[in-house]
Amino acid sequence: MALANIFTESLALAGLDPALADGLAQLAREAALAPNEVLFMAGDPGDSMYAILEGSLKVAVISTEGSEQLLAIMGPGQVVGEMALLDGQPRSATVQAIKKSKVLRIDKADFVRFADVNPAIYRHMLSLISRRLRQANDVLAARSFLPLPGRVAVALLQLGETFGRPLPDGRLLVHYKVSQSDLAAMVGAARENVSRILNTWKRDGLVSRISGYYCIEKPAQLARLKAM
Amino acid sequence: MALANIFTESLALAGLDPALADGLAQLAREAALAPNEVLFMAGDPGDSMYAILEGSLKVAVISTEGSEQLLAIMGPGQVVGEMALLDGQPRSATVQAIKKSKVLRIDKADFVRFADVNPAIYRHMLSLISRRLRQANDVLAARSFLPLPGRVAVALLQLGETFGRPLPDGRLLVHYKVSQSDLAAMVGAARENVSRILNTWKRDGLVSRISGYYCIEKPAQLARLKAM
DNA sequence: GCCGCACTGTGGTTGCTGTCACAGATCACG
DNA sequence: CGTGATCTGTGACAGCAACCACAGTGCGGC
Repeated sequence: MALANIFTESLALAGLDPALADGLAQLAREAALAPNEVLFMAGDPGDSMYAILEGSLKVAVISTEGSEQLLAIMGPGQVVGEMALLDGQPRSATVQAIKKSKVLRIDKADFVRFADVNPAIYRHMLSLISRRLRQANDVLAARSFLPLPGRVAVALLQLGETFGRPLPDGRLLVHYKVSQSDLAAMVGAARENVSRILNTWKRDGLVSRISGYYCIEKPAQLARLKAM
Repeated sequence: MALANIFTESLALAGLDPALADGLAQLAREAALAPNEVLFMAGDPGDSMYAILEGSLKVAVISTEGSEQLLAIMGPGQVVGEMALLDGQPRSATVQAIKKSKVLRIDKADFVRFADVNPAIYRHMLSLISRRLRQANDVLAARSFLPLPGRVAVALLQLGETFGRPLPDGRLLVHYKVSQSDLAAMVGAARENVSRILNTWKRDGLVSRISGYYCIEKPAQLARLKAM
């Protein structure tokens, strides 16, 4: 069936044996999420993880004052909530649907039972979470080494990697509606400053806006900001 | 033998079956590190991880300009360098011995061979790296929500958790020589400002310095800064 | 015990970035 | 095709924290 196929394919893309992905999918139950529906909140107990079939979810930490730090925006084929499943601690972040979404829910007991006889799954999860840690460290490094423009560049290029559609002439269209507030929450800055930065780039022809989507006109030039 | 025992014990503390820890130790080769010796650098290829037997190592990312962001200071019983082993990517950070240290080196091939028939090892690694990711996210959240004093408080209390010796009267002695520069590199700030902050705390009787070690006089009061 | 070197304390200045305030633009939707 | 709501652009201002400069301090080695 179609949904499980998407799951199988996307996980397979990430390097997991299709047969195993399929086996995992068998264990899962599908759930639908309305826009803005919260899947779980930081502090909740949790022993299940979710694979995204459709839509997109945001992962964020929210401060006592209410401001939020976006950790990631995830789309189809990605996995969220695996941390609580893996180490038994409470959920460390809040996950919320950005638009109407569908997810597969897999419970810890089922997962462990299946993975124990298919260690390749464990290896796959290790690789996945390791990459995530790597990314987290990169973000932290960027936060301490780069001034705001650099961080915004990093965030934009990162979005480009996840949602990017390369145009024939070397430009990269970020096919995802990001608001400036989202970008600001990702890089940990005030929205106004993100606005100013994007505008200077727009004036310099580095990025443009095409019917609501940002388009990276000169990826190489933007990438250079990452190192300075 | 003594060294393997330390390893076994410390890993066991982290929840791994002693027999398995012992099995892992069998696969490992011991190596000695001189003070300031670099175990590996960011960008190196790498397919082995290390368990610390003695001494302490620092994990850091270094910017092009030479300033460094400390990610962790690790002591006996802790594991470093597992990320490259798990996801096959180049080393993401630089690890350097702070003082004379001894480590056990375990190569990927041996590790995988052993863990494939002992999935509990995989579960243990997943739990370990998951906790690390959790911590990384916490640090990032602190970075975006807290002003400098809060971040320094977090860092100091974190050191207290790793190296702390509770004194009878509720005070906590951080039994590890941290320079202000180290603290600054942890929280991503200028050394001078860390100095100023520590001094106001000293004046307020929040912390003190006992023969080169910092001592947290009022842990609760310091912890309150984490939330504000 | 003395010297040097690394660490620590403090002032002054600069500048990035957050905050506030508000006008203009866009969009979803009836 | 209005119209309210949300998102975006821009100016003014304040404040935290970086940077520079240098004086004091203490510890380790000879």
